[in-house]
Amino acid sequence: MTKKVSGGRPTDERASAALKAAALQLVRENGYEKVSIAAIAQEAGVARQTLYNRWNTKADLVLEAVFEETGNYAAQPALEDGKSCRVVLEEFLINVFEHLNKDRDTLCSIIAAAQKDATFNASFHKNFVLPREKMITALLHRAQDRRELSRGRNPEMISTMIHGAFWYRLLNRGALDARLARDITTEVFERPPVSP
Amino acid sequence: MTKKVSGGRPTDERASAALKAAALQLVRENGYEKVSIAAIAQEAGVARQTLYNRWNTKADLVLEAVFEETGNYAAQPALEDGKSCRVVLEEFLINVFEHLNKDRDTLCSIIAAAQKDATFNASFHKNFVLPREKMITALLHRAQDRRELSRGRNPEMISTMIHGAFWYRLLNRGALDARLARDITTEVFERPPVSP
DNA sequence: TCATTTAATAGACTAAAGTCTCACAAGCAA
DNA sequence: TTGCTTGTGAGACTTTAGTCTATTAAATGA
Repeated sequence: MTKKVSGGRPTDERASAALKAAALQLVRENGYEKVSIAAIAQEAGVARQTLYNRWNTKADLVLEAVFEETGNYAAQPALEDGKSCRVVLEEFLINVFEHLNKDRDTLCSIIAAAQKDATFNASFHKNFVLPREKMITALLHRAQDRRELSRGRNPEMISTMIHGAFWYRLLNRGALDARLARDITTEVFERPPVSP
Repeated sequence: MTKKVSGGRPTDERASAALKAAALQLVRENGYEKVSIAAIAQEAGVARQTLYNRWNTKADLVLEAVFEETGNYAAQPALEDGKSCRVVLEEFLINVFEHLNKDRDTLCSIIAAAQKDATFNASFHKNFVLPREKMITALLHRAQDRRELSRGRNPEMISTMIHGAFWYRLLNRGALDARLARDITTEVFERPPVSP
């Protein structure tokens, strides 16, 4: 991306790594809100300005640290084995919830930070929110192809409602567990006729 | 609630009103994040401490001001005329979205504030989030009673998914319009058979 | 009237985010 | 080597949230 034009002192990658490690450790120990930027820089043994040289806000730094550490968080659900889309969706949601629960407070704070910073919001949405929304949308389209979901349904809307449901639970301190994964999946796939 | 035991200087209700009015005006003019507590107090012609005597945070004050001004925001949907629950839901959502769009940035900031303050989160959830969730849940139960929605469906889960969908849109800068209201309603009520 | 109680005002104080400056360090090219 | 460029370290500075204190104001009851 940003190509180095000529010389100049190279950025110290160890400083970046130390900052990410310090941020992750302090945030998990004390909670996102309790950790100051100065404390992260001090823990990493680096000047505050060095942190600001790499990230605009604490949120940018912590988001990068969290997602880097958790191996980009949740893999694309596998469609290629014998499982039905319904089962794949439920297992995928269970997997996502496990990761969400690990850094739950941090993720809430990151979503909060995205509300007060349009630049961070855009980058967060582009790099993390949208890709995951697309995973579910793709899975639902696949379900339609396989006749597991009616053609009359709206995969984009369902995807929004699924993600919305767990954002809502996340932000409102509700449970993110296997029960929720099952209830969502049931609501999406199980379609009893109108007259019971 | 808090009963006055005996004497003491009474709280000046005009100060409360002036603070709410100043907060609402400044927040709508400049955006929630740009308005400092000191500026609100100054605009209201009142000492900063007076504000802290009544509200714990800027979020508490602004939330009260916004919801007070908009007449508690969105009325319980009327079930008593000839409309189907489906139509009532769609109209209710359109109405809610209109209100949300008016103070959209402010509401995003309030949700953000709720993530960094457990006390405010609890009060926000109890007084504003849960009552609205219950409105939709009640409407869906009514729809089941009227056989407009299958008994096999899960009204609590659907309500969470509906609210989730527009929280997700709200927080991710998506459109909150009649189209969304229709798509949600369709997804909830229209249940084509599995084989198209 | 006077004591008591609670609110309001003004201002000091701390902690933190964010910006800025300046000296120094570490590369590059002529 | 010398200059150029860019990163780093240290610290000053501003703004704001939030807390605290002392003083004054407005009510009640004896």
